[in-house]
Amino acid sequence: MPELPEVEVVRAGLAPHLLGRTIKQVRVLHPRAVRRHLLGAEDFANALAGRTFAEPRRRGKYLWFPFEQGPALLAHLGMSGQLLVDGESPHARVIFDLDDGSRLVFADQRTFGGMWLASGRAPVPEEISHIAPDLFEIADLEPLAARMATGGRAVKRLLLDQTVVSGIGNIYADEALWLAKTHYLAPAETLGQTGMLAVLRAAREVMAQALSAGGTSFDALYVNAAGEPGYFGRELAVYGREGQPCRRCAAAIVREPFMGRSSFRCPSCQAIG
DNA sequence: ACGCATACCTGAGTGC
DNA sequence: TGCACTCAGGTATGCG
Repeated sequence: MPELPEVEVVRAGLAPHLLGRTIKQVRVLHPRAVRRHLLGAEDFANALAGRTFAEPRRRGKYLWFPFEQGPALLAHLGMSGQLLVDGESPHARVIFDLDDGSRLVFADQRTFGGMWLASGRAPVPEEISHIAPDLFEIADLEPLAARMATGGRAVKRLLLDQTVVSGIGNIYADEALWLAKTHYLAPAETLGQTGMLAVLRAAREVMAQALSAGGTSFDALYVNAAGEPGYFGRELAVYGREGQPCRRCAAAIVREPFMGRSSFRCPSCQAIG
């Protein structure tokens, strides 16, 4: 389940391989992988042949690949997507044959991810204009914290809402809330700008640590462009640790259903209210 | 505007 | 051993 740090590791790993490389041929092995390209797999493949890669970019969990000419290639890894240089995978969905003989492989076991072509050459493609800037793009978090600290929505719902702030998924949301000693159900307005700012700073800190460690390998599906798993130097505090002791106070971590998934928290450090 | 549910997907894990 | 079932979750969509 790649979130912002893992996607950034992929982007940074691909950049030196792709910059200046020209696509010779595109092979779509699984049409579902390009379902968001409404003109179809054949158009997708034909439109990309002959294009030369510029610097890959990212916002939140979305990647896009601008070219020297024409609209950018958009990509989302979904739950299990991988972008591999010269990789082998039983779940290869799209293969890009490049002019130096190497291959870019989009593999995706669960096929929640996908690739498609942007409609224009806007700096940030229109297709992802609804995605908010992420915590690595925003220099000053205070205005965002002020905007978020209103209304009665649960703070975790806001963190996961990619139109509010992007890049945070279930794992880093729980890790950030633990670091900020905040209950995931706390209504936004009860945190105040100060409390919300603390949560955002915690999220940025946790993700920055993960990024510097090369991403979190919470399961075998996440690998970088060379096919290597991530390594999270700082161990996870709460995610997946139901029943195990809180690293601050030793209380047993609890797991609770929220938004159709699991939330993990320390019942003592992150009490309600 | 918000909250909630559902669809999409497959491999791993669990229980019988 | 095998079968049925549950779980994992990011995004888009639709309903109340």
